[in-house]
Amino acid sequence: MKYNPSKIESKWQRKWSKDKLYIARDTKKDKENYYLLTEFPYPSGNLHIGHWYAFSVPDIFGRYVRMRGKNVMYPIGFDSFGLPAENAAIKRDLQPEDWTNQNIKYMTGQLESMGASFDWSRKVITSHPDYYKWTQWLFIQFYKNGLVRRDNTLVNWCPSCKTVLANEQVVESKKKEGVVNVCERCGTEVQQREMIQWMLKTTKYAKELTDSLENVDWPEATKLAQKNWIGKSEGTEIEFKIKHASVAKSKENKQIFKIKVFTTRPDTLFGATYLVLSPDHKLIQNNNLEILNKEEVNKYIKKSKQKTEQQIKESRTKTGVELKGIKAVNPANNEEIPVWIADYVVSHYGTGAIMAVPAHDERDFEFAVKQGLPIREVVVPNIIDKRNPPKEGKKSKERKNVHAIVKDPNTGQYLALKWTKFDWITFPMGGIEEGEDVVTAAKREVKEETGFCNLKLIKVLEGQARAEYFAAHKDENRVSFTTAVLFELIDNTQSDISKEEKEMHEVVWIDKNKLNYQGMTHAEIDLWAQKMHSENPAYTKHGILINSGKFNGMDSEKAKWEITKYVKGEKQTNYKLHDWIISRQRYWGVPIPMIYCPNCGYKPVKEKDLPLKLPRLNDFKPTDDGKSPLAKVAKWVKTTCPHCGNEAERETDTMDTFVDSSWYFLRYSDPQNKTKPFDGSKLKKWLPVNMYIGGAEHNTMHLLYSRFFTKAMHELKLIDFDEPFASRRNHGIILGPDSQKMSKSRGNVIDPDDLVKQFGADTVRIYLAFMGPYDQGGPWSPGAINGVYRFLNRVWNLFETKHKIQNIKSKTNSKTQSNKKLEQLLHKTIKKVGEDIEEMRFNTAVSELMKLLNEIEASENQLTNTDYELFAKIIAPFAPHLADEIWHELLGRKKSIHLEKWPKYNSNLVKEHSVEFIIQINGKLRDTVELPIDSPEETVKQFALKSENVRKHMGNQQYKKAIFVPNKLINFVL
RNA sequence: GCCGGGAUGGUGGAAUUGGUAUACACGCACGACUUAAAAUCGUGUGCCUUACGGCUUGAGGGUUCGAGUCCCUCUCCCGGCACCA
Repeated sequence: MKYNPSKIESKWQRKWSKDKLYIARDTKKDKENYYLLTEFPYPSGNLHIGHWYAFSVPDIFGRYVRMRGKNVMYPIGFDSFGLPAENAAIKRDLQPEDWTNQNIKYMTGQLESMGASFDWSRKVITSHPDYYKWTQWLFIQFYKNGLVRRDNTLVNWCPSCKTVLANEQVVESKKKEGVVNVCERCGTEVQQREMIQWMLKTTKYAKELTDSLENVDWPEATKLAQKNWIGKSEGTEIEFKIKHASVAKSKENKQIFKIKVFTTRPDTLFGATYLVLSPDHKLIQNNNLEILNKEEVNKYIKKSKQKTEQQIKESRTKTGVELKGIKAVNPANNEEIPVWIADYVVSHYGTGAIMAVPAHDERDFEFAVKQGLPIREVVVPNIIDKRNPPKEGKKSKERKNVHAIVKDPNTGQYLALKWTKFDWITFPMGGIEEGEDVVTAAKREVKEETGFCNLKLIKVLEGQARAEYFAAHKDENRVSFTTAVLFELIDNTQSDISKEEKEMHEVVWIDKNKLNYQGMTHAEIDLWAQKMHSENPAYTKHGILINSGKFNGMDSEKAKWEITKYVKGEKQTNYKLHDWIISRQRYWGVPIPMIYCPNCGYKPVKEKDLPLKLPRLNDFKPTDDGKSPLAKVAKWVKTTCPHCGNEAERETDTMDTFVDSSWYFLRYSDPQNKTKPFDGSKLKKWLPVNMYIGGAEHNTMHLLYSRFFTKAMHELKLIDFDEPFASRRNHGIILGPDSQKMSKSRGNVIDPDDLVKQFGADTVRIYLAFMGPYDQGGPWSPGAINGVYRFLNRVWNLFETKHKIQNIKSKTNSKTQSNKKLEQLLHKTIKKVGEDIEEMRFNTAVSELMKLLNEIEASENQLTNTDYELFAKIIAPFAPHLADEIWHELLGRKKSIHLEKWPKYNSNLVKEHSVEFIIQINGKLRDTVELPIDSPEETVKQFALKSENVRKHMGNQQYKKAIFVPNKLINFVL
């Protein structure tokens, strides 16, 4: 009999379903519950290969966990509200609801053909009223507890889709006019509109959302993405006094103004050379402030307000206007500095005002250069010279140094000195003498050390480097402050070099990429290399303070707090996170359950009236006026106020679909509950989710919103945990064979149904598991699936042959002798495959199974019956249909293999008794030798030196030393 | 621009803490079976070299007895963010 996947797969799928094999009961005797979750699909019409990747590979994991004795729940549902349904329905002249339900029906059949261990009894569909009733209920709970607000905001409006777009639905596109923001879906340029929108107060939990990331087992990259999105930044608020320039003349009646700025770098306060206010800073509107160029200022404010409409075209060139007639006083040194307004400072973050430190902030630097404002360096990188580290207890002397970087424009090479006594290559350098400026000093050093004297100054590199080292010839520690000067060689004219200089070093030219030559102070060279090529040399890292009064020499990290204290600043934490705008002016979503009463304002729909059903509409097309299609249905809009009973109107916006998916995983615990979103005791049995597997594209939005819902519900005492997903793993994306994203228009879509027909579901899922690291995804290679199909055929043939022989042999009553080596390999494989699955390394797990099969086939001997069963069991999570067929038909077992326990490996068999030692000479492999495990160095050395190849390579030489790594290698250094 | 992730044979990829680079699979070549093809099975397969041997993990440099793995610079690709001080 041949392996016939289509026959056995449908057979087993029916059987499993009939036996309710994967229905998760809330409790199972002696079994711990395990909640495995994958992101539920959008019912787009049909399953694509990406769905298979997202569901069938985690199913391997789920089946493994089940075999490890856990009571696994692996639920599935549909995230079925959303824009595509409307568009498709318009195109086909259907109702979004009907289109969606059709798709759900069709896709359910496809999902079943996967043979995954889904618990279909817990299915959740977000567009069904018995689900969205509770979405509305939760919204009302949030509203009653002050977590909902309604406010005017600037939103992205797509004139073609006629709705508000979330920021992530806006993408950049290169057009003739330059880079513009367009709608992700239709490519139309988005507009900025001011609209009143419903919002959830995500910002309330900014701190908790950041802090409790420490307690979850998530990929570091995902945690980081969450952190960046929330954007916590710790800094200081510092107050600057504002003085009128005219204050000296009339001391009377002049109010003292103050501006608070927020900064994360209070250590750079001495370098603040101006202040910048955002154009809508309230101080500017204060009439008591005498701004001399008020007209110019107002003009700028007006212009920058228009700019929001077309801010993209303006790109990021920094503009601004000085507020004439006033000055700010730097509290650190009482210096009077100018005050500017500029729209590179935004009003909704921090205090809407900043202190500008151009030497240490790239934006401030750019602005200062453009406006001709002073730049003062106050932090320098500190380098400890590793070749000559400063000695403890010696006093140190300060020196001012210069590095001359001379480029030959013809060759692109740089002038350097190769030192005779040391293994160094350096730039020409030296101390700056009394009364000399850096350029003169640099030129002098080049001339003295190399003779070249015709140099063109390119630029003095912004910023210095501080270095600490020990100067042996003077027996003192030195602290040098070095500036680098960049020159180009005009011609090769060279004057004579003194004898002493010639003895010390040789003049060489080196390539740009050889700048890191051994012996140079790497950190300094790196710094210069960076500055040479950077348009913006602001030094934004930490270092040692200079030009900062009594704080000179202090580490900048320490100085942050010291300077804050000194100017009586206050520690302050800010977040970038905004409140979540959930209003959508579209039809196919959850109606927001709010009623507007002219007397009482907005009131929530009474809970007993839920669900507030979405009516079926003949015309659900969006309109230009920014109103939801529901607004056109007078009958639906008209209602009575739940508070006073007078005539009132319903809210007509619907909710963002991310709201639906922010709590679906809770509903799975009790999906049919008619009186509550879920029963607390049932919820407790399953949540938080043990393992959540999904796409990296949800690193920020979906995961953050779900976490927000969890935090909020926790605070409202609806649930007793505050993080929804204990573990999270990401899967990659399957691309088309052309390495492009799969899409119908590109014609590179892989249809899983075809593959299943041709190879069977088991082959498809194993191939997906095998093709690469699960979190990486990658392009679909059309041919390679054959290999997996062959593998499963060979597995089938192996068991079938065995079955036949067994039948013959049982008559002759002979016993099969097991092969020790094979048995060892089997147990090693059991161990490795288990470990690999636990760490989602499905690709290597599959390759281990293949290796084992290769060995079994190559061996003369047979495995015992028990060993055959073990092999079948470890294949079961990967090829569930095939394994059950083998178990049942060829091994003669009655119950499903999926009720079996994952085998325990025999640790004696897994243990190694001998090791192949690597023999190296100068780090190169010359031979290997097999010796008992834990052989001592002497033994290994003895055997190694006997090797012919080793003797050949060693010749007559004696080795200088031997490096021995236990159970690994021996390396002879000649 | 900033923040992540990545680059290993013709292809997908493997390689505990730095310790035999290229496991496993695809493809290809040759052979067996066949009238023939497919399927299947067997053998070979990083590059250079007749060989001895040498070279090789995007490029260059460094640390080390030893680097795909650690450090620095650069290039390219993918994802995220967008003036958040």
